[in-house]
Amino acid sequence: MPTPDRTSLDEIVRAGRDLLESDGVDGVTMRAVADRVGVRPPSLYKRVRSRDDLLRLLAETTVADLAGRLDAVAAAGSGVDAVTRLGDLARALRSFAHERPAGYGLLFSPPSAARLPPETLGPSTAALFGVVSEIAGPDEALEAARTVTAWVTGFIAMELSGSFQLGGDVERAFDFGIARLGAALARPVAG
Amino acid sequence: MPTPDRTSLDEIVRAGRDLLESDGVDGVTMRAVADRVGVRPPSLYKRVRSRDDLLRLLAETTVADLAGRLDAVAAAGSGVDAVTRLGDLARALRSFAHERPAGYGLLFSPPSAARLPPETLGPSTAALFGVVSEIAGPDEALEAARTVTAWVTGFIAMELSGSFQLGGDVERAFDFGIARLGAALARPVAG
DNA sequence: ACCTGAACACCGTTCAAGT
DNA sequence: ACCTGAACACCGTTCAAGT
Repeated sequence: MPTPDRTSLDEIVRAGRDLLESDGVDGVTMRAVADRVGVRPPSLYKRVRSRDDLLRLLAETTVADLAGRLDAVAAAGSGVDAVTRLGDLARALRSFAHERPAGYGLLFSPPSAARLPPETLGPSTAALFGVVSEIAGPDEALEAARTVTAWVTGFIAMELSGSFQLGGDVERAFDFGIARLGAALARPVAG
Repeated sequence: MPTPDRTSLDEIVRAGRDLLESDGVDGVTMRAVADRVGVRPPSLYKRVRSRDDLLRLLAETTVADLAGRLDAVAAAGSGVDAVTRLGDLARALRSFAHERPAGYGLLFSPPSAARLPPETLGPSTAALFGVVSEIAGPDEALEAARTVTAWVTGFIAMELSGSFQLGGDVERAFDFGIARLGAALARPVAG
């Protein structure tokens, strides 16, 4: 005799997402998720292969949210110059990290097991890559994009982990970095 | 009646360090460490307050190793120009990360619980800070150091997590980043 | 067909009892 | 004074038994 469904994958993912931000990755236990959706832990395995699988699902929904945000920023900025758009994108990424630090951490410093296949991150950084290509020119687009991505993710990681302990103005350091990188990556003007 | 000591803090830390690099942070369990030093898990608590405490000890010895390495590079480079020395330091940090990725990860993307007080990382980056000050000048030393540190740690994090999936030459991207950053941070030559 | 309790193999940690 | 077995409270996960 079939039993009516008492939960759904969507509900499980939503519960996981909430726990992720409120209690960190370690707080996303099968027990805690099961409690939230009103079911016993073993039942979760009907919709999810394992805890790692659930974390991967959380990473996927997070990357989709992030890509949407960055694409919107990129679209809004058509017309303004590329270095300004680069700054807008970097700031949008940083805002996202501030709003959802645990979700951001799942994408950019994942606890090894739940790591997404690296290409999954592609969409979220496509906009960034486009602007950087425009600034640096096609020959050095890849190197320039890697430089910017390394800088912005490194900056955010330091910020989130509290590594900026020498005082000073973190906003100013961010603006400084964007300005200098923008200038440094610009392709030499063709004579 | 006293029992002769069957292990020591040193031996425990050494076992922890070995497990860290062979099995990752998650492999550093109290059981695994106890097995290695030939003792039962509860005995470890005579020398170590908790697993987190042990991880902190591992982070401390790692940061000391790293600081020694960077200081040596800085000392060896006296005389050569600052941008070259900056490259040498960045490459030394990167080599260290390649040799001991798990130890490096413990310092620069720690599993929250074992995080060192941020200022503990100071010594290891003092050399870097010095060279950057020389390049950027005192007024922007802090912002410039943050830019370089963010870039190099971000680059290494991406590399270690396999995020460079678009092909291309990672070495070239690293050299590109160093060269452009070095140029971008240089203080305008006083007229 | 989904849900559950019971069970298993792991954790970190505490503590009374041994020497 | 150090070491140990037993125990506790947690994990993730499996599975036979319920409806």
